Amino acid sequence: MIKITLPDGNIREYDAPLTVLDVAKDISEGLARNVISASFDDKIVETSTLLDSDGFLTLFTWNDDAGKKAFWHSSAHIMAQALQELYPGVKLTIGPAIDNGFYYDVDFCNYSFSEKDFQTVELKMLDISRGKHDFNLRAVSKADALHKYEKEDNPYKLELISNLTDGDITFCDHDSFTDLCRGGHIPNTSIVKAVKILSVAGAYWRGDEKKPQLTRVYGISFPKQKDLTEYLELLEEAKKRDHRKLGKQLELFTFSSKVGQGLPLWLPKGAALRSRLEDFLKKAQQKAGYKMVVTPHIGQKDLYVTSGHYTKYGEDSFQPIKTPKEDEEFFLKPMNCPHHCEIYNSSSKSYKDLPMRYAEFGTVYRYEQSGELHGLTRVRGFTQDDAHIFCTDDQLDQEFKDVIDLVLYVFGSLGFENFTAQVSVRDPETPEKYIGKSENWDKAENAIINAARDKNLNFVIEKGEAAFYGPKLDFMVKDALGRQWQLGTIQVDYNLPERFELEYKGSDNLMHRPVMIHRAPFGSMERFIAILLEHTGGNFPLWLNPTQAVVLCISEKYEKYAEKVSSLLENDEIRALVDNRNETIGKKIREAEMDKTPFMLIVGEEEATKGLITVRRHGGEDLGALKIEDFVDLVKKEIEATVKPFEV
RNA sequence: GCCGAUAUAGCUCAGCUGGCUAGAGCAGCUGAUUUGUAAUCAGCAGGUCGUGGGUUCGAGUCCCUCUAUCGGCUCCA
Repeated sequence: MIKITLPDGNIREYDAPLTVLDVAKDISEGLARNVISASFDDKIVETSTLLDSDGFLTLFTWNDDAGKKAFWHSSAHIMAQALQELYPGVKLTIGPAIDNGFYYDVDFCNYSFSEKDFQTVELKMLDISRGKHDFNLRAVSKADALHKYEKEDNPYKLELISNLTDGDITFCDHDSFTDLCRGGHIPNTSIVKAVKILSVAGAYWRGDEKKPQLTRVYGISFPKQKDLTEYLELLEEAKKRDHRKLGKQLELFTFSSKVGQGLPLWLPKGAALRSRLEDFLKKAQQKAGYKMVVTPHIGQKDLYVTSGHYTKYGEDSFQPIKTPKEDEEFFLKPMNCPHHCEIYNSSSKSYKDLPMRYAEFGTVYRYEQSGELHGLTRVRGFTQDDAHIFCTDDQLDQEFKDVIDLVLYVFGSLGFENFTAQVSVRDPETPEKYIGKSENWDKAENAIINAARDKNLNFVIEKGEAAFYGPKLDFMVKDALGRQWQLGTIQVDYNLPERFELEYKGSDNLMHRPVMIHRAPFGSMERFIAILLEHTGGNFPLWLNPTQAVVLCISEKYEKYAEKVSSLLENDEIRALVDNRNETIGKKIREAEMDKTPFMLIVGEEEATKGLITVRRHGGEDLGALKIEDFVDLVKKEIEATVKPFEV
């Protein structure tokens, strides 16, 4: 007797061992048709797996993430077969499913695989799919597994197998193709009805820069052609929200190859947006007890030798600035912390002075590798909304939590609801990457985890993602294409206070070392605005929009009235422009719509005589003819609803 | 930095396998029009085809260098 427990708690009993698919059939024919993967006691199994013991069974269809994983992983097998048949001699390595599709890393030897090959591969894959070949997982001995890949002269698979234990090794067969695989497949190839090869890229074997570079082929597949079409349309839509495109279109920022790559130039509208964001944060920080400081853009080499940054980054960073005087070297500042440490050191501190919170919109320069640059999200010159909090050990917890509140306030005011909190800790395997005492690291890591817990953050812990001087709590947000970016960050640091010999006199009349918190709610102005652009598609929250309204004259005759309207709005701190060009109202509306101006205020004869404005909202909603004060009221209410003052 | 791709007017793009003075729309300028909810009409002007070199009778088109950009990898203080 075998007892199979289903997710709803239902228990089914069977006399003899049976396959996953048999259980599905027993539940319903419809389910059996749709089930493509399953887990048994939380381990992914095949639908053909024979269940011969009691356990907990979950069935997955295309609608489950696990179902999609199995579907895409199986598609990777099909692609591998296609590649092997089309390009004999290619060496396969690994081919997992990812969030959106799958990839396979292959060594094409001397062949240069590129976009021109995509269609051939797609057609071949569909050809294989139509063959309705079953996926069969079978156990192989380590010796047999090694033998297969020795014959194929595939060093990658040999390396993988050599790290596996004999008895745990399985191969997956379908059609004439066999691959080393631990399982998790759909029943057969025919379920894959639509495939698209999306891109090709270089990827290092095992993610190691020093190892050979393979070709990574990205693809996606679906059970219906319609799903693929929809997915491709989604991608097209996402491209329209690309901050690089919107930044150009809305005249926020630009780049110049003469100025240099990765060095953004902020145009007037972008600069206005930026300073508005800065003012917003400054206000909140003032309430939270921060003091603004200003520091220079360069610092002596010795500053960074003291901080430890020089040994860590000196070589691959911007080179020192030479001065007429010998032996004098300056660096463009890549971070603000050492400067702030010296501000702390400028006077003696008592425990009564702490916490000290120094804030600065500090522009820093980092020599990022050219291939890493990406619009405004990864640049070589950027401004951090930086602050450093110096506090006692006892104050650390509370200070850390207060910073979390500030970050959440910033995110909330700008409509970022879907973020991931990530606690970045050391990688215990590579202690040489970090400086400082292990006990201090333990203290810092615990402080972060406790604070994150107390604040009910939904967080993940990532090993090896810490900064070299301390662990971090990062707030990650996705861009239009689903790529994760770190925005807000809070870091606990016991190291710099030690290196800069920071001290305060305690109530016991002895000298003590403060703890330091690095924090930046936006992260950087550049990256934050980039992600904000992608999230809003350029339709910024009203309070932030550079232009909140545009007054559109029906004809040049009403220019005077339009100017009057705009100056009345200005009195109430509403940012409005006047469009008095000799153009039709239709054209002016079209352009205001394309500029994503929130409100269009139309003035003609009727409005001018009655002292009204006809209000059209971005997107087309007609709010009718309003009194100016009523419009002011409407705008104020809308702003108050999105951005509330920061409460300490 | 590495792999692959791309670069034509301010913007978006056309220019087939190398062959007359490189085209279009939008934006700009000039003129007409004085307009009621997503493009009024006409005219003008605007590019040494990213850079430097090469192949060729002839290069926007083929090859190489460099620069920048895009998709990844690596990196991200």
